[in-house]
Amino acid sequence: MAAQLGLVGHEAYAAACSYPPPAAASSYFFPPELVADSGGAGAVMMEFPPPAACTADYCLPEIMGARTHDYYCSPPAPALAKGCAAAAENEMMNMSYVDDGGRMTMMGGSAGNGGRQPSPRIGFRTRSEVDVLDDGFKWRKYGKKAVKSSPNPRNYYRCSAEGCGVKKRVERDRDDPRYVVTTYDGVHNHAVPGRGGAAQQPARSAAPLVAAPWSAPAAPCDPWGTQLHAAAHSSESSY
DNA sequence: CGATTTTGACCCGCGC
DNA sequence: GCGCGGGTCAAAATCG
Repeated sequence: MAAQLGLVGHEAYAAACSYPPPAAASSYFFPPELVADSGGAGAVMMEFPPPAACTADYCLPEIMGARTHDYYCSPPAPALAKGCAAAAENEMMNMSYVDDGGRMTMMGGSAGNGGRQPSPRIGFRTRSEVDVLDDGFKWRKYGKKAVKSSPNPRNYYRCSAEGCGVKKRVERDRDDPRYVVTTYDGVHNHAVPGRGGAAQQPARSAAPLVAAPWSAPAAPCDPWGTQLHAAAHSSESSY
């Protein structure tokens, strides 16, 4: 899907916005309980360095407030066709942190994880024309299901990395099909694919900075830098 | 040829 | 206990 999509996610974000490789300024902050597998509903905060060429409206890095639910931020990893013009279409992303109960924008979760291991969930509601928001990781689709709660089918993806059980669900917003609801379920236990060997560190170092919930503790201080490299190989063909 | 997507079937939890 | 709904599996098809 999204076959014709050239660049998506971080990659596109970078390409479209002349986004400089994130330096020390870029970082994600997540509470240990969220990064680890405890699934606690803690504060979520992210920081993004201001992209060079985009309008403040769109690319201005928002720091998500630490509210219980219903976070808001500018799109950290929007699915873009290409260019800032396209980016503008994704001008807004609502990010909702889903506590382990699984409620938020998606209402499924009856089976899902409900009752199994408590894995962190993060949900995004993103205005986008493409369904899959690339986050730098390689996802493999393993299912598609029409759900009652929505006229739009829900797609199920699993991280391609061996041993990584992170999943994500993608579906169009039932109320407004222009929005894509993406739910990440779990935490990656590996670095963003694409970087051969050297950069691979034991995923869970004591690094204070970790990647976003949809990425993971893998690339502590330079999540995007890693992803940008990775995206150059993986995203385009994948989505 | 390998990786990924598609799609129907199956499984499981939950509510009635 | 049964039916429903959601999530996952797995074989076949497709694509690069």
